[in-house]
Amino acid sequence: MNQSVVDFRDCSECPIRHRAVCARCEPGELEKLEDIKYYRSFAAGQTMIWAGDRMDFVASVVTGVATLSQTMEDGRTQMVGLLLPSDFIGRPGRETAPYNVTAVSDITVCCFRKRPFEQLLVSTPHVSQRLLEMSLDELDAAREWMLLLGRKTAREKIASLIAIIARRDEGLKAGIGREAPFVDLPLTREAMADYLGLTLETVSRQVSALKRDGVIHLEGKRRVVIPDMDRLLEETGDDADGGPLV
Amino acid sequence: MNQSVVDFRDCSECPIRHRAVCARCEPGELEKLEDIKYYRSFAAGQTMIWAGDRMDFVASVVTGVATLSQTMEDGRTQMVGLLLPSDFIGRPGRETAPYNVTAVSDITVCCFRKRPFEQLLVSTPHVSQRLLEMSLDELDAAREWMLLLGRKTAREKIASLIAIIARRDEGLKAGIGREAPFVDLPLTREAMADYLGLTLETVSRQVSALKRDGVIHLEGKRRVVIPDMDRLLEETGDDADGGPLV
DNA sequence: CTGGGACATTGATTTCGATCAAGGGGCGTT
DNA sequence: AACGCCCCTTGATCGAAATCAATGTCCCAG
Repeated sequence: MNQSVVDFRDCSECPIRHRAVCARCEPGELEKLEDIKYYRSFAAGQTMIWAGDRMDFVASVVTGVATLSQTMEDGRTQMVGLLLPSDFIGRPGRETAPYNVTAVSDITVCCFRKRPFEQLLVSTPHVSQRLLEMSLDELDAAREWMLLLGRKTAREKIASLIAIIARRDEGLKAGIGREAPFVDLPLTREAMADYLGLTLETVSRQVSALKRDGVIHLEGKRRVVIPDMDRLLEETGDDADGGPLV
Repeated sequence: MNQSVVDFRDCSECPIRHRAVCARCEPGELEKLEDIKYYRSFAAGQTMIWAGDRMDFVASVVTGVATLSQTMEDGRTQMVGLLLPSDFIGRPGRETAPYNVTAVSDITVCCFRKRPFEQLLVSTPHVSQRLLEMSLDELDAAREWMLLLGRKTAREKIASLIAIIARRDEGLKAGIGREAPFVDLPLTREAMADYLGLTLETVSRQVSALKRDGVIHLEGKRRVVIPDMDRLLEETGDDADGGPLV
């Protein structure tokens, strides 16, 4: 269950150095961040933050996957974000967490104490500029998801999810050499359902249907082989060219 | 059709001075903004910006209402944002518009040429800080909408929309004295449907149902009287206390 | 006042996904 | 090996919203 303890005392060694909120920082700025940072790890399945909790830190995902979700009193749940390495958690200027944050895999995050981080936002423009950029990207992603939730069919939703995860993976795997037409879904069927606004049964059925129709192929429950990416993209309902923006 | 021409040469006269992207600016900073701004007006129904268009400006809504929407090839449309006075249009660092922007009422916007505005973002922290804050608010609103689109029933969606518009109006009308338990919907039934991920028939039916059940009362097609706000809020499915975040 | 068009309501029917229900496969623990 | 647990799949049925269709209301132009 435990992953190897990580503690990149030196930010320049950090695997997310060039994508996270610190991406634009110069050495002097990194030093300031190093002063206020600390690492925390959570086991798969653990809830890291409950909606309504007081938040005295913000953080970057270093390794692992987490979800952001909202729940209604009667238990209906909607995931509102998927946090992959380099994604940012928390909001400067807010006291309490608006969403649940749940570790989907074992996860390590790099936390910054909130007050000092807020001061850095004012004093080091490279942090606030990068945070603005990341927030705008997330806003685009959220809006793309609104189209999916509001207007796509169950089949299109599943195809879109696979395509989006494939695209994000591609970014991380870039330059690995091997042509890798597969994705390992980081989510259970239930988590996929919560993300897509479906039930887990419908997710299961539509995954089976895409498999039956040859759009995807399964290796085990979680690995999705994509024999023809263009075919998959057609199934998403998105424009062939533009596609999703993020 | 034409509204009176507005041209607040002096930003300090501007009705959205304290809420827009310029809210935090000091007099010197405002002068810089004044140098690169110009006003444009659009008639109700007009599309201000098409998705894919080259954008050489960003803007603030001064008066009127606009929508942000995405359309799939087959015509399915999802609104992804409702722009009220003081809301920001456009994204620094992006060349082309990702969404359609459509004037719902007659509207006037305060445009800033993009390149100079981007430079201001770097040089005047009060602009970029405010923009970050506004972007994070929009992100919260988008995520709240994801819950609505993914998990709420048609009835809850309608109640939520009315409640949200009521809340926003309240902000603008604050201090008017008269207790005003009504809202004028700025949207047609079809636009409401596009926002809520429903069909216009379902919108119409659910509005009628809420009226039949005494949750709301109609004066004409567009004015909604809210005899009991708590009752309406119950119908939204949201937590009684926390409610929507924005 | 009359006709036309935009917007809205209501009814009948269909359909997609939810719900209810049963069972299968993999895996770690004892 | 056997049990239990979690995750997943598949089937049968139900129901909320979509779709198809007709009608109503308001407002403006002629």
